[in-house]
Amino acid sequence: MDNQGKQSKEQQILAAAEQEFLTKGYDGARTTSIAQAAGVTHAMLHYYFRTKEQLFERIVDEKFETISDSMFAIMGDPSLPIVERIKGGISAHFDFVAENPLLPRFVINEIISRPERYELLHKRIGDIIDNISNGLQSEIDHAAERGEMEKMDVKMLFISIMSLNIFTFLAYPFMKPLLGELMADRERFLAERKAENIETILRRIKKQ
Amino acid sequence: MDNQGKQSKEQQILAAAEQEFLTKGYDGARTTSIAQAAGVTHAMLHYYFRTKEQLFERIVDEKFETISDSMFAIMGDPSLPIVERIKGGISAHFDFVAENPLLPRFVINEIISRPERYELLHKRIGDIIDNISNGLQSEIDHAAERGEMEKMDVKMLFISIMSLNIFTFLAYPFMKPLLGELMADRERFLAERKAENIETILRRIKKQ
DNA sequence: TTCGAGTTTAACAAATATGTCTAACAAAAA
DNA sequence: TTTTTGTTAGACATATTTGTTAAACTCGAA
Repeated sequence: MDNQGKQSKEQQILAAAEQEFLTKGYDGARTTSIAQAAGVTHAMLHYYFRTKEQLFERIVDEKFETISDSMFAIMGDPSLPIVERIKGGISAHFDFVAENPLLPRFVINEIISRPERYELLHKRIGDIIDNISNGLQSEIDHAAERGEMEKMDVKMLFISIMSLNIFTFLAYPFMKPLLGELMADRERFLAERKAENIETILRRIKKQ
Repeated sequence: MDNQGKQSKEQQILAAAEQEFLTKGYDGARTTSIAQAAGVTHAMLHYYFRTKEQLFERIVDEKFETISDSMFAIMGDPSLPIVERIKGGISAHFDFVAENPLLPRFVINEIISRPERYELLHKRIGDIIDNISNGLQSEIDHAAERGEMEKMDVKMLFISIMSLNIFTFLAYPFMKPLLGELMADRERFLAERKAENIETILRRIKKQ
């Protein structure tokens, strides 16, 4: 109970901090507000994490890990035929973003406002991109030679997939009141968007 | 010189405020920093705009006007055949966002963090969407009946266009170091993205 | 039981940000 | 010239926010 309670306090602060930073950003977040949401005095927050900055770093590290995973999801299952593989990759990535709808905005904001911090992230993401560029690109090239799909730059393909999947969640609060009765239900709208994104990309890579 | 100088001070503050708010957001912006960038004392900022909030409102109003214009641009030239019209709409919208690359992030952030303020915007954008849904949708339906293009929900089409065009600029700081030598030149990358987005949407609406 | 490490609280300190006030100043009107 | 209106700078006030400190408490181990 004590050790679990100790872990728990720290975890409570982390959970409250995650929520606050993801919704309000670094500048909008308040350490007192985080402490209050976590049910501890604000001195406790400083006791465990020293400064707001260090607490933020903890959240950032955790979230960048998640981002790496999401990019990996786009790669799809290498044992499937290429078109099925891409289809599965889009679907998995869409689901990933649906599970973490606040994440893209957070990452975009933090990278734009503090570009200097992220050499590490760039290195890690860069490795993933290189994997993709090497492995998947040659597979696409071979499939294209066999006439199974259109020849295509894999980086461009990935940007398009991320655009379609991520923007849906970035702009959802903006679009929601404009969609009309048909789309008022979030689940239904997301299902239709997912299908639409898959359709759009599959047509893009279809040999014609 | 005097009257023009007076106008100029207010304009200087507005220009500095626009830059500060667009890059740092409301919470990150500092009135003293805005005043300094404008070359005036911070008392002047309060003299002209009373509060940070009111100064911010001025910028928001102006930027929402721009957003409305950008959505209108997607509609394209009604005198063109439908496929050409859509192609032109994508291109015009892409150029619009390229001219205002910081705007999407600003709007998304403000809407997420202060949803209550934007009934007015929603009404205005809602009218634009209705125009589109009525006018363009029926034109698309007719073209589809004539076999000129695929039958398609115009709202879904617009979301896809906005996704592809806007995300490019939202994520550019993130992607830039990952693109490799080929894309290192911003102008070249944007030209290729624009062509790719047009190709993607045209294939989506092409009758097959 | 007493010792001590780790935990917790409340009070305090310092910095920063927004906003106000007064007095000086400039330019145009009376 | 005097008055009036609007502009500007500097000092001041207030509130908020982050961060510190010292003392008290908890609980297991010696």
